[in-house]
Amino acid sequence: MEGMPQPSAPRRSPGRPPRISREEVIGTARRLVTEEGVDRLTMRRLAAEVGSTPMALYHHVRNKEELLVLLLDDYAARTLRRPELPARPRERVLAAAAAIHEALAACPWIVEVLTADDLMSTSALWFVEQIVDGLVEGGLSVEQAVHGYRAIWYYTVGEIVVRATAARRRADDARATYREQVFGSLDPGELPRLAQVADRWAPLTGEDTYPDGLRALVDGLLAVR
Amino acid sequence: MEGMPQPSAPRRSPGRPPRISREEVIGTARRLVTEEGVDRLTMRRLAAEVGSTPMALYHHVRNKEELLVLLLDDYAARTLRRPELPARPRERVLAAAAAIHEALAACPWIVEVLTADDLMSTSALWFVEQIVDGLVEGGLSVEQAVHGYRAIWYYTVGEIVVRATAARRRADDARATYREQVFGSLDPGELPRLAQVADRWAPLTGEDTYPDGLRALVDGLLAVR
DNA sequence: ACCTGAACACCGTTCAAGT
DNA sequence: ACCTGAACACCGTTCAAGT
Repeated sequence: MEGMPQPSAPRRSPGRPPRISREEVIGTARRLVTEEGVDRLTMRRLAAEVGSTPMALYHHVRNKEELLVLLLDDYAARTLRRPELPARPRERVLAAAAAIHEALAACPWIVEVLTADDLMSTSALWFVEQIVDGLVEGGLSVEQAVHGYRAIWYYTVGEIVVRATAARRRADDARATYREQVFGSLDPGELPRLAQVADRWAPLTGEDTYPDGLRALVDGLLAVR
Repeated sequence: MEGMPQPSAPRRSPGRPPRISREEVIGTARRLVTEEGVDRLTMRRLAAEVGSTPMALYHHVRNKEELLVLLLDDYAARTLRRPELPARPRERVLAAAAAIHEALAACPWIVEVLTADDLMSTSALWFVEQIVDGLVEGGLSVEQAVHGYRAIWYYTVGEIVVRATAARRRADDARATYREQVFGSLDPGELPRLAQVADRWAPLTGEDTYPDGLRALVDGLLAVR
């Protein structure tokens, strides 16, 4: 919420007094999304929930996309607490990235919005600062550090997106059996490694390996070439 | 297409002869998506384009989601050519990942489907094999290699997703000016690094740094701890 | 077996009018 | 300034019937 410009300046009241507020709209949207999932959040449903009409909402948010971004901002402001970070640059970068990842992983509806922006929200900028600064202290130039942060961001977004989709698919077993079928009939002559791990593929890719990959990435970034 | 089970077995013809085929449906969907974008691909529009009714399509694909996955499979089978890869493991992994990334980056509509599955399609498995094998030859265990491949996959998906969204946003300048506003009013006392790069943030994050991040990640993965 | 027509249960958003 | 009602231009999918 903070940092996001109001669509209409809150000038003193010539005209009709507001029945609903932007805060109420966002608060209700948050409840709807956490209780019923992001695809149940429609402008019509939200209007009903807030006791108003669909078009009243458009007086408080520009459109549905802005509503979703506001929701992410609200979530970040509400849950991101600044932790005590390690002093050593490598560990600081790892901890800051892990904190962002943890916050994102905790709310699965975020994926739809996640792809919406690169800086998440003003509340997340402090973590970005820690990562960029840690990389600079680790020996990178500022430019390299920004690029390094981006690489970490790509990796983090990708993990969240793939994980969220996998969770969605888990209900639908048609894909799972298709995967089994493909992996069960691999030609060990052509694809020996995949054939070798075929029956362990599901559990292996199901493990949470975000920290491992992150460590590898950060170590690779800090190994100045 | 290949590898995907037909919903109805092609038994010999008791009944009405088919007017449209699954291939025709997918081919028309491919044209629609490349000519007008993925959000113009609707079952109704596709039916009209194919000269039939919406419900006729459901006789050839299970639903819209299956259609999209079939489309990705079709694209992969049609564009992924197996290149001559370097012999050295590190370079082989880099080249195989870059080839996948290049194919994905070339078709922006892929993002919606990308999140749908982890193995892309049978045509992509050869590239996965090269990556896993390269990592094993580089000194990892098979399990570590699969996890390493996943890290590369996360990084690649993330880059594509973020890039695609940035491109979509570029038209809408409201977000851009919001970003400028946030970065223009950074407190150098609190966020010194970000304040330092504030005016270079857009060009810096606009650069294509996929290969750099990939190199860092792969080097980190191969530096056995 | 394959296709059609009509219907169900929805969407986001614009426009014109009301208070 | 804020809200309402009606309408526009769509969706994906189910169901019952036709050939």
